[in-house]
Amino acid sequence: MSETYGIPRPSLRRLPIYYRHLIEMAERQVPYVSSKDLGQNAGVPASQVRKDLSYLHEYGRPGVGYDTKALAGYLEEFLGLANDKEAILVGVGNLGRALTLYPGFAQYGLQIIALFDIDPAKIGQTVGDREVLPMFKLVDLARRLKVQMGIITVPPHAAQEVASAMVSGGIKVIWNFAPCKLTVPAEVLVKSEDLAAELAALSHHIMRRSQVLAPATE
Amino acid sequence: MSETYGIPRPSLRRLPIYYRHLIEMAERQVPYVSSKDLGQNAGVPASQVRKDLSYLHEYGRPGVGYDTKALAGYLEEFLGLANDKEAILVGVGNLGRALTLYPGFAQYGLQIIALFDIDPAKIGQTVGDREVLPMFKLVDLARRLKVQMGIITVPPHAAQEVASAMVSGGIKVIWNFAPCKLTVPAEVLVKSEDLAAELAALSHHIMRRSQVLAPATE
DNA sequence: TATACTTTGTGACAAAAGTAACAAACGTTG
DNA sequence: CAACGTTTGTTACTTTTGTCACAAAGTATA
Repeated sequence: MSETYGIPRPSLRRLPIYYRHLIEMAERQVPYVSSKDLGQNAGVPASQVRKDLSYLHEYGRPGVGYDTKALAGYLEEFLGLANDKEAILVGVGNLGRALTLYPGFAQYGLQIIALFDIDPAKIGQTVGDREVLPMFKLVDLARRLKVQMGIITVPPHAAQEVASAMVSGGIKVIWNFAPCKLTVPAEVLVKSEDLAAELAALSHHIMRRSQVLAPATE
Repeated sequence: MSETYGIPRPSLRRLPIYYRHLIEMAERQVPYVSSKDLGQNAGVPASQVRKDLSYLHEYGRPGVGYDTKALAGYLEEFLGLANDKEAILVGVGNLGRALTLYPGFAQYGLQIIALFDIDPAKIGQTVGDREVLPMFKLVDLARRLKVQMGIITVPPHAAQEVASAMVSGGIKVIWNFAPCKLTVPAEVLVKSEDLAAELAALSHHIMRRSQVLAPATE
């Protein structure tokens, strides 16, 4: 049941990687790209690439490969990268500012149209042309503008409250950078980016690595 | 082969979530925590929690649960959170600055001890007490201080070069925030945080959602 | 056209991850 | 201390994901 409208989640998450390589090859005027090529760039076997693409029912040509532009275009459409997607961001700290100004998002159609913070000192400041608004304006603004995504970059203790406000505002997709669990209605999708947890997992690797490299004690 | 020294990767990545909840419960003086409790907080079934913990050979008490402090302490040790881990960060843009100042990292033992950038205008600036150094000092500094981790927050076209320099400096774990693939020797671990790709996958959900919500056309 | 290469799409298989179920262990209560 | 409810550790099972292998389809070359 982890399928996402017909395509397995891990496959879906590899598609943007393929897409990126296709764009690069298109810029270099390479007319066809093979699954082997795509796989090497993405760090997966060629068979994985072919299987992933087979879910899309976009076919390549045996002996040749996939039409670079056609496949890039199809992936762009499938992922909805060309469509404009509007988001609001709550929590104008360092991370919030960084995401607001991150150039990669605009390339994929994401427009962060409003910023919010609870800190009165930050309200009225501007970050890349956008003014920081007070929290009480969030629900109404999200409703009026039919905002599609909410980005949370507040400390964990405030995240649930922010998420609930977003839900009240009709937001259906939340991208959460606070290291905590959010409780939302089932129709709302939450994707959490837990950097502290990722670090903790990496930390384990670092520990094990140094243990392995150190002389054995037994 | 996706095992990481005996524990499956997905399990390893859930451990920090459990750890966080245990710390919270320990602060509230709760002596025991059940797998059900941990599972609800982490968004996984209780049986999953028990299976994850069973890999660690740390046992709970039937009818009671897991000793909060003991398990938190064990996870802390297993994940190596108490040990100091030193990192250097390359790319003092908005994201680099945000990560440098991110309070969650210090809590998990990560010290970003040096910053690097290629931009002469940034060299000499300070970010949270740390001065930005020129790139040519990277390899030597990493070697001398036996730096364990490298964090890459440069644009994708510069990332491979940075990664290679880190490898030359003896760094064995790279945390890559640039949206591109890095080629490194097999003994070096690369963990990529590809925000643009995550966004693209989310984008697909947003598209599908609005399609589903819209009135059917056929 | 025949032959030798490439590369695809897919079906069979293997591995990994997640779920469910249950006996055994423990505490509590009357 | 017996009966009951709770919670664990583990086994068996299901689902998901990834890999392999190969026929079929295409290209290139002589």
